[in-house]
Amino acid sequence: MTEKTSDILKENNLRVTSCRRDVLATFIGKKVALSHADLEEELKENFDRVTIYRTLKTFLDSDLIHKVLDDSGTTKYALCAHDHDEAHHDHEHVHFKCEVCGNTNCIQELNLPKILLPEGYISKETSLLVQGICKNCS
Amino acid sequence: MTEKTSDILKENNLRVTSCRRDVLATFIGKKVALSHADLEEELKENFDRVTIYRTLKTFLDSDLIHKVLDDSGTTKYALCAHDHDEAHHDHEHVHFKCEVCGNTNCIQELNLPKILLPEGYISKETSLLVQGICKNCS
DNA sequence: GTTTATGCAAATTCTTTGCAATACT
DNA sequence: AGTATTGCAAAGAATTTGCATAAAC
Repeated sequence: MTEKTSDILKENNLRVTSCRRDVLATFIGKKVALSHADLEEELKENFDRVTIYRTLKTFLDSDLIHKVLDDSGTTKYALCAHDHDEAHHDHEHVHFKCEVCGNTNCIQELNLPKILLPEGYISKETSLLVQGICKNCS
Repeated sequence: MTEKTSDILKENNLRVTSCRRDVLATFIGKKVALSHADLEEELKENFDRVTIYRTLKTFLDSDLIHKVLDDSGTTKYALCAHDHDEAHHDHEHVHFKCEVCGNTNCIQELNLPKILLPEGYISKETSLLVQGICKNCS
């Protein structure tokens, strides 16, 4: 895992630091979208709150993670699927948020349906969030 | 308008107060999703910041407004479409956020395509957010 | 008259910034 | 060695809570 995270960081021209490796490892380990608070909870023994904020910003800028829409007020993030598969553009995300366990995950099985916008609108990015009850909680 | 907003409040078993009427009128007037900051800007002469927070919470609880997904960090709200039209359930929201003017509006013309979730998932609410450039800004 | 909403102050929580010390390449 | 990252302190936003006063029913 140490190697894997280091490699990912290097590929993205980021310096390899233990905070970045640990944050990345947490995203890989848990397969759900994480908020800053989730990461802080997980890593507070090791790193400062502020460093985690900066790590998230760095990862966002490098397109390593993306924001996941959420109506809870706190921003959540998830790894970008860097499969260079033309089928789903990496900017099209279908997420499912379970109202029982609170977890949000990416549903890879689903492709975003094509949306036909009214005349004059230009679409750059589309996100779909389904809220309900997940497989584990139902 | 005073009558209209009063009626809406009464229908929802809420006391009619001037703050509630003004917040409601603002939502009806501007047709875009509004954040607390937007409302505060509009109404700060008349009402306290805190009262606006509490009004938003009250309206959410009464299902008069709903949260609009947004990746900006601040929560936005919009009126619930209380048309008892079977075509769009009130639990399906399609919003468009313009990255130029920053406005988010509900696109009523669009119906959400049916999403077929994997086995075991139960859907309660679906939100689609398209980001791009709106008719006015393109 | 009773209940609920408001304003103000203050407490919390969330996020960002500055800067010296440290770690990475 | 040179540059970027971290931790700490502190500033700045965003949001919530408590309580006495005022307004709604």
